[in-house]
Amino acid sequence: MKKKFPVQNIPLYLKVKTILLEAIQTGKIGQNGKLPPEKVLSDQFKVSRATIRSTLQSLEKDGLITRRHGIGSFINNGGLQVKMRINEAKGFFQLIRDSGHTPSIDKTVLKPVIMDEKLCRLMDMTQNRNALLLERLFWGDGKPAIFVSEFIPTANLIQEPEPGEIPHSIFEFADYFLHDSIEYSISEIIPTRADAGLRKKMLLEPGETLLKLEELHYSKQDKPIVFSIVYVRDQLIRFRVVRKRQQF
Amino acid sequence: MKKKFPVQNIPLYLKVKTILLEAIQTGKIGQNGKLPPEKVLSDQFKVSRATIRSTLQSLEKDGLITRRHGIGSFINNGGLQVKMRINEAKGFFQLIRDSGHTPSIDKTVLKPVIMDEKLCRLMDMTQNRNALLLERLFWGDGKPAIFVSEFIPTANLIQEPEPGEIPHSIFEFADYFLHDSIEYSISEIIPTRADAGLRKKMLLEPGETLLKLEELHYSKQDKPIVFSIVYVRDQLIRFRVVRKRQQF
DNA sequence: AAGTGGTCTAGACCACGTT
DNA sequence: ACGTGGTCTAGACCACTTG
Repeated sequence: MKKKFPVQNIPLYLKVKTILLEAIQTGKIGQNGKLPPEKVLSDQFKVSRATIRSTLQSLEKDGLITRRHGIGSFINNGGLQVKMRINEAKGFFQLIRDSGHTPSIDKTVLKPVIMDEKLCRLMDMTQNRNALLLERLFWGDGKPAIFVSEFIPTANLIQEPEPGEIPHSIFEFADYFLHDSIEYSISEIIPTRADAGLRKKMLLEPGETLLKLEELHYSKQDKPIVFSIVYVRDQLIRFRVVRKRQQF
Repeated sequence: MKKKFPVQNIPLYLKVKTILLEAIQTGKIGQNGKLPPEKVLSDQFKVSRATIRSTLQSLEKDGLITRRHGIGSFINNGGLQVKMRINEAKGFFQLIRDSGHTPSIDKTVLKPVIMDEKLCRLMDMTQNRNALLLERLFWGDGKPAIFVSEFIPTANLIQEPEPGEIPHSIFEFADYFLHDSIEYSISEIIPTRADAGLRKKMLLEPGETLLKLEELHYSKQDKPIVFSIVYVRDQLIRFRVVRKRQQF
């Protein structure tokens, strides 16, 4: 029999995470900046140590705590929180918000184009060279921050979007308007200077340098489905990367 | 007496990761883009399912595979082709080799300096402002590729290195000459143009853009121990990053 | 030596997507 | 109904740091 009111099934380690986080924030646990040992926590929450470790792992991934072998788990009270992890694929709207600015979008252009040969090879689209070009300027606190050109082969479209209904992020765009959603992206990181056209669009000083990202977005079926060229003003949006030493 | 170079004890799930990755890359496993079920893999490698799951989790974090509940684990071919992953902390010598060039080092300068106030705050070194400055130019195939300045507080040194015995990578340098080794680094990624001095050192064209990395290297004790400023010619060394979509 | 987090196992059951 | 990955347990032992 089908349940009439399906309950949302949240894993135990995430329930524990919510409660533990609440306890940390209200100072009920770890006032001294140190969390109790895993064994104590697992007893308190009446879960196995493996489960509490999943919880702590999740908190660590969020940058909220740091665990140290042989010492303990520690709360990261703000401090050096790296918010702009470059390996997390977020929409630019969210990116600007995370970097402490108020985002808005301007100068949206949506028009059909023919992909050039290089782009066709890159996207494995030798038959049909038609594409939509979506250009947008993202602002942060009234300053131009990011200019994006997205090339979307028309063969991948379910339907043509109306200019008024374009989502802020290309990931949501793919969810709504493409046959497949975006699973992962590969970005090349290139330092560059703006040409005259871009300088005018982004109101740049002459000689100002920009970060250029050339991004290829892949579907779940591992096919390239969207190509983006992104210009980022690093004065507003500063990318950081946490690099872990390779083990071998 | 404390061992400076204890034997590396690599966890089982990472050993399995290395073997599995090799098998994927040579096409011995998952030619159709799909990996065998976890149960099959755990039998093949003679490890528990929990261990093979740790392996797969690690591969997924690297953007090399995608796992889907109820369906299976899939290979990200795009991610496999990325050799210059910016989130892996490698020495520059290896970096140049990985990008297909033959590395060499030139113009090594090693001299004592006084850290300025900003750098002292960054490195938590208010008492002793003495440091070593290590400057080096890395070449790729006879072309200047990377120019690095490393600031090493003398308080962190076990002994002064001789100019002839400086390792290629700052990570090895820390292993040999510092009290603590480097555990992870945080890099800011900045597009820039060379000033006159740098242009001369790296034989740059006027107006050429560079990628500048400002890197703070942390010890296992989570203390900043080395600061680096790195200029990369992106014509020779192109960084790429695999970005996985955030779940929410 | 004691305390802490890291790894590993064997087994059980659940949730998701396909057939 | 079946096969897949996701969660959870209980217990064991190992590795790292500090007294």
